[in-house]
Amino acid sequence: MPKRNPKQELLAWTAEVARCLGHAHRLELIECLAQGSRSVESLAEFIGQSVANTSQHLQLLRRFGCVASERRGKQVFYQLADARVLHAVAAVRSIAEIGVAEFRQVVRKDFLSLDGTDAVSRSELSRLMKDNAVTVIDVRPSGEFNAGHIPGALNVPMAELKQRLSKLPKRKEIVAYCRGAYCILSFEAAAQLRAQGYRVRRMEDGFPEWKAEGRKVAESAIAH
Amino acid sequence: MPKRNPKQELLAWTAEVARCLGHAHRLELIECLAQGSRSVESLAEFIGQSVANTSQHLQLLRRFGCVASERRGKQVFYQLADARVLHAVAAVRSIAEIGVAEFRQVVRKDFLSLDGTDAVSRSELSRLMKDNAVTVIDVRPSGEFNAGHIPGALNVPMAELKQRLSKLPKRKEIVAYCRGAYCILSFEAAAQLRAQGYRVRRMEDGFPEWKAEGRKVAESAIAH
DNA sequence: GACTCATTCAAGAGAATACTTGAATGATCC
DNA sequence: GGATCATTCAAGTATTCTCTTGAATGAGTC
Repeated sequence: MPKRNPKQELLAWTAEVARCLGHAHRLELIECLAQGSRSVESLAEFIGQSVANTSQHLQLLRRFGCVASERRGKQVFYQLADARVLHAVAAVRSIAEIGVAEFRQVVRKDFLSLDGTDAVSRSELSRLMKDNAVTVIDVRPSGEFNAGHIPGALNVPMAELKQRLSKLPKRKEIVAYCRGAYCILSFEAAAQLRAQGYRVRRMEDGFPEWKAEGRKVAESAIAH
Repeated sequence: MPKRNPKQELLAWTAEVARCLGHAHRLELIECLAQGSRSVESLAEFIGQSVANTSQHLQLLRRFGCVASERRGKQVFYQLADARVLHAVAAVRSIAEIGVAEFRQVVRKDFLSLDGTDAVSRSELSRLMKDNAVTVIDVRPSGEFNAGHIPGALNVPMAELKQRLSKLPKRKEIVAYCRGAYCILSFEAAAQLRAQGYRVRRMEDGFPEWKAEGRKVAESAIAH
C-alpha cells in the first residue's frame, strides 16, 4: 500500500475499493447477492467460473467492505454488506451511461430495441398497486423470488413465461421487474408480452433497489 | 474487451469505469479538477508525477467519461466532465468509510485528532450566512479560490493563516471549508484556529459539492 | 517557414492481477 | 474418530497496468 500523506492514504484505500468494483465478474456477484444470500458454489455457477476463482473474488469483495460472509452448516453464505454498495455501482454506471459511447450503444441495440418505453418509477408503482391498477410480475427465477420480492407480485420466471401467458390478464396493465438496472429479463418479458398484445411496462431498476429504499418486502423461504 | 451477453458487456464497461477510478493519482486528479480546470503541467505538479504519466492518466479518465479536455492556446485544459463523477467517488468512499478498517484508522488518527467536531452542513451554512452569523473562510490556495468559491467567503490560504490571524474576528464563529471530504486543509485550519481561541467549525465536504448542489457560486478570474 | 513549447505517443522494465490446478483446512455426519 | 464435503490456500503462468525514457505531434510565435 503506497503511503505519503494522510490524504493520499485515504485516496489509496478509496481507490482499492473502486478497483474492487472494477471487474465484470465481481459486479455480477454483487448484483446476484443483492437478490439474497448465496453459497460460493451457487455463485460460481451463476457467474460461470470455477469455485476457487469465485472464492477469490468474494474474498476481495469482503476485504473491501462490499460483502459479508456467514457459515451455515457446511456452506459459507455471502451477502451484500450494505445498500451503499448498490449506490456506488449505480453511481459508477451513471458515468458509463453518459460518458462511454460503447455502453450507450449496447443499451440501444440490445435493451431499448426490446422495450424502449419509459420505466415505471418505484413510487408510481407503489401508487398503482395500492389502487389495484396493475398486475405486477417478478420475472426472476423462483429462488430469488422466494428470497424476497415486492408484496403482491406474481412470480413468472422468464423460462415459464410462454406457458403462463394465458393466466395473465389482457386488459389490466402489467408491470415487470427483475434484478436491477439493465437486467435483461424484464426487457425480454416486456418485448414478449407486448408482442402478444399485452399492455406492459417495466419497473425502473429492480427488487434490490425497491428493498434498499425501505419499501415493504415479502419473503417466503430461504433458497440455495 | 471481453464480450458474452449484453448484460455482461454492460458490466464490463461499468467495471472499466470503476477501474478508471481505482487509482490514487486519478482520484487526486479528479479532486483537483473539481476545483476548476487546469493544464496538464499544473496537474502533473499537483500530483507529483511526470507530465507524460499525468497525461496518460488524464487520457484514461477522458476515455471513460470522467473528465473533458479543451485546448486554450498552447495548453490543454482538463475539467470534470460531470458532477456525477464526484457522486461516484463519494459513493465509493462511503464503502471505505464503513468497510475498510485502515481507512477509518487514518481518519481517526490524522483527521479527527485535528478536529473531531461535527461539520456544518451546507444547508445550515447557507442559513448562517444569510443571518450574517458566521465568518466563512476558504483555506484553499488563491488560484482555486479565484476559479470559484462560496459568495461572501474570505480566502485565507493555509500558508498564510498565521499571518492573517489578527484579521479574523474572535467572537463571531468561523466556518472553514476546502476542497472536499477529507481534504486535510480545513481540519488543519480548524485545529490551528481553535488552538488560538477562535470558535471554529468545518463545512462538510468542500466547494465542489457546494457547487454541484446548484448553490450560488462566485468566480473571480481564470487561473493557471 | 523555421522555431518553440505543451502535450501526446511508443516502447520497455517491473509489479500487480486473473485464472488454473491441486493440495490444505475445517466443519459436519456417520 | 474417520470420512465427506464446501471452501480456502498456494503456486504457477499469462495478461494487464504503471511509470520511465525519449521521440513525435501540432498549435502558436517570431
